[in-house]
Amino acid sequence: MKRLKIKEVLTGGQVGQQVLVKGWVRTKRGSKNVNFIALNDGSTINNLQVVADVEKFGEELLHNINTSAALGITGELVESMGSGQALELVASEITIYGKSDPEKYPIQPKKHSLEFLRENAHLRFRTATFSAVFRIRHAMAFAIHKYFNDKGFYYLHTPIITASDAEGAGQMFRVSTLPAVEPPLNEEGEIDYTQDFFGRPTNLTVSGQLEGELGATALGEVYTFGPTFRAENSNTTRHLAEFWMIEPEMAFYELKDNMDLAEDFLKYLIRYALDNCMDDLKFLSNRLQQEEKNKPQDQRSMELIEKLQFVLENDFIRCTYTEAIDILRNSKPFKKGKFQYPVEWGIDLQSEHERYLVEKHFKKPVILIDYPKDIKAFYMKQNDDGKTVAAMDVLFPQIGEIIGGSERESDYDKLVKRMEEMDVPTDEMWWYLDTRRFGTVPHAGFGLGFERFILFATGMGNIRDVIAFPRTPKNAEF
RNA sequence: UCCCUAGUAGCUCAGUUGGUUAGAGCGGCGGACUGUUAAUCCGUAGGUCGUAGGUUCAAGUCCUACCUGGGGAGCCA
Repeated sequence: MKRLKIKEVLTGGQVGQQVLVKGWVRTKRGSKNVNFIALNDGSTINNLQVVADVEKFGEELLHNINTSAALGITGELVESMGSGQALELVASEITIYGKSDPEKYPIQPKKHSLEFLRENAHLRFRTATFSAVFRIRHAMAFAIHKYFNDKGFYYLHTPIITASDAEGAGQMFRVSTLPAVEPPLNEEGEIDYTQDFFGRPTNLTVSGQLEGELGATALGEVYTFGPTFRAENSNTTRHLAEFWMIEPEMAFYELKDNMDLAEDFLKYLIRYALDNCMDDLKFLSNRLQQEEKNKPQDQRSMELIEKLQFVLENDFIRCTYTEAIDILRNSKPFKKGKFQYPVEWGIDLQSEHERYLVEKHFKKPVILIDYPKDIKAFYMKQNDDGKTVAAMDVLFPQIGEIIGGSERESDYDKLVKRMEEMDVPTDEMWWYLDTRRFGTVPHAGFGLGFERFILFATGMGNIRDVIAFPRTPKNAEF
């Protein structure tokens, strides 16, 4: 008999149908005559209730059916006598693929803290919460490729190992095959990288953007979607040492086109989640509602699905940096001295400022543009005012900066001058500058932190809970 | 990296101004009972109190250092 996924059984199964299902036991409830097994195979958040007659299968077999044991079950679908489900499976044959010792299996049929499950990240997929998160994560990854493919973008694979450290996006992880103890030294007493694998210092990438620009200025519209590495000692709920980033880069796009794309893209993903992941979203939403009950009234946040719909239905606010500074300086917290950090033109906005703008003032996602050039990267297009650059940051409630992007400086002379001002080595970047020497065009792009977006889409609070195997300072288990 | 906070049973926690043999609920195990829904009821096992020092007649409790988790900040996506 062909095995059916539990999702297929629950959505399309007919009473009287003979089926074969395979999966893992979520819970078993025993009694004298009959056992109830909640079986889950990962295809859906919902379990299939299996009814096993004690006399038919015997105590010994049923004794080995514990939480997380792997089973194959053949039987007939019947209308359920219980109230929790419409259909259930009356077992006629049970195969135990793998037992699960209940005294040793760490995940119990009870609520666990996310911290505990993080320490058992190898098994947390077997919980309802994490299976939901990772199904949604998959759906979002798929939707990202679909979105760009449908729009005629090409998926460009930029390198993981790079010799460029010019972007200054953060501390990098060194890639080397030289011995860690007593590496070869040159005449100056420094490590001799000419003897290293690549004959020069190399690192794990912090961004595929610069290479993305090379692709965009020939293929037109490209995007990258790959792992990115930052060796920053960041210990927060929003940072990982290894995370995934989506970086579209488009020729002939100016800042406004870039903003339009970013907003349309985010809304597409949210719509895709609402259309395709509703069971999982409902589960996560209920879970969050339970947690919210323990919080004081004023700290409660909007219900998850409502929040997703809200973002979908409202235009993002577009606001210049200069306007944002005015708003902040006229705000109550500023006048009452509640902000910890100063607010004046030229400073980089702090979390507290961004949160005020997004959560208190506009109460919608905000795209901030035209930042002072001194707080942004060298490659951003310099505006005519001589003070600002065509940068854009998309700010989301709770998460903060979810997208950072800009129109790029396409003028060779302006770019070189800016690089020199900011001590970016122009000689090492000859290949990048060639895009401006040969057929340069206005172009723009942005980077979306995949995990930060998944935080928003799932309502989870810690970035370590939306990536399967989180890499953070002092933690590379599994 | 900085500030705050926590580490006691498999999990979530309680443990008074330092004072006998460190507790509960859940989970596990055994039994009873029942078409059950995180079942219910009865019973039972299970702990070097994060690690290393120190103070004291006496430390889960006080002090110091370190490790790890959580929250916030910085850096950023």
